[in-house]
Amino acid sequence: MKSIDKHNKIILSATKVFAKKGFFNARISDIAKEAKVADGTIYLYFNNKFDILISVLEEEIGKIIEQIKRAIENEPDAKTMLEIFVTKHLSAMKNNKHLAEVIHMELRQSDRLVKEYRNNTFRSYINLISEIIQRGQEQKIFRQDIAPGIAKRAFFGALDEVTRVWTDANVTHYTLEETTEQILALFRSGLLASPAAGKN
Amino acid sequence: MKSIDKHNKIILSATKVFAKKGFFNARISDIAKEAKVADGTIYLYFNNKFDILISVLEEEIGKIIEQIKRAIENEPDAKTMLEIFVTKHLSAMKNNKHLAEVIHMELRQSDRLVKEYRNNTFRSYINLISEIIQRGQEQKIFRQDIAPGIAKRAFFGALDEVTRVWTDANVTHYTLEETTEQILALFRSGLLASPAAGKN
DNA sequence: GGTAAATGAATGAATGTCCATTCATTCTCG
DNA sequence: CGAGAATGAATGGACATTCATTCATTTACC
Repeated sequence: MKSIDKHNKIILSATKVFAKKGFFNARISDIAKEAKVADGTIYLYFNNKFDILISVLEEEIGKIIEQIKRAIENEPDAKTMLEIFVTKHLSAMKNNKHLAEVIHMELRQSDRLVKEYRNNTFRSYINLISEIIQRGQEQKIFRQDIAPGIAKRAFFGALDEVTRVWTDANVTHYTLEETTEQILALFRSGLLASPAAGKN
Repeated sequence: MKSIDKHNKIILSATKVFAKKGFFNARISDIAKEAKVADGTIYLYFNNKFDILISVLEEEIGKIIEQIKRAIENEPDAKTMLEIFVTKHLSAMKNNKHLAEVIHMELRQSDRLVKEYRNNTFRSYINLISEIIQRGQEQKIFRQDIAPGIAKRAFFGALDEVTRVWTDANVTHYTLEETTEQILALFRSGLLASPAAGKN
């Protein structure tokens, strides 16, 4: 029987290989070797190479998105929601560096199919951020003059780029906790020293 | 004589084709056709396909980096420096969408040669941001508890992601001015409404 | 000035390689 | 034993790169 195990093994191997070489430089035979199956076996589980990439994105990112959504949806306070979002996002990426790298690379493809993917599953993820911001504005704890539609991108972009260094081999200069703290500090209160107001 | 004109024409055509199809899907014949030269002519000006990509990155991004560096270096006030940086970066990307798209895609490649490029020219660009932040901290106008090494990435990531929508075909929801304002507002003072302090 | 030789930029068809995908065959296990 | 799973060698198409040839322009010489 075609096992779900083998399906997952191929997904994981593909994630690893895509992360290392990028989609176009990854050979099916690389993925097959990594998963310890024959080249042809791949095609018993996936239609083609591109289908593997989309499956990686859908299944692996999908899990993370669902997890964060659930953690957030019952939280009343927008400030806490934001904190949960940052914490979960950063730790998910830290715990799955191969996936993080695939996201960095492949989500920026100009390929039509990838763009379509981005317009669905992924869009709803980023929109989580603007929903949180709007909530905070309704609760009067976030500034009214910030446009959630711009801020959501700035926020996601910041998280994503901060994460990118973690995949850059070498040293990790900052810990997960430190990074989380810093991002939150920055987006809560900004860079300016405020002589009048107390600290956050 | 091999003309510098033709070199530039190929660079511009390649930028356009890379932006549309991505490096790996772009064919040399596409670039040649766009530049209205024969396939073989490309090889009189560049060593190989990859060399074209690196030249695009070096020459085109290089210009922008130099321009911003010069605009900033004689400015005494860190807050103004940051403003100049955002303004110049965003307008440069807005004015050269093909290039912006190539940056988004290709700078995230895992290819060794691209990484090497990123580690030189590009690194110094991002470090401009942390230098500005440090300056601001010395001048006591930026908070001391922000780590410039993290903030620089958050900042660049935000700018980069905000820019990405501009290349996503369709509608541009926000103007250049509006986006610039919002990013500055966000990074200066953050999301939190401050009951105590006056507005920025 | 005018003719002939030399130059080298430009061309694009031909080549060779690479690799996704297929499929005839073998294996596995109920 | 048989059906489905797995294999991996073979196929075919795509495309980067090469290179023999063309031809416009420049140089050399009378």
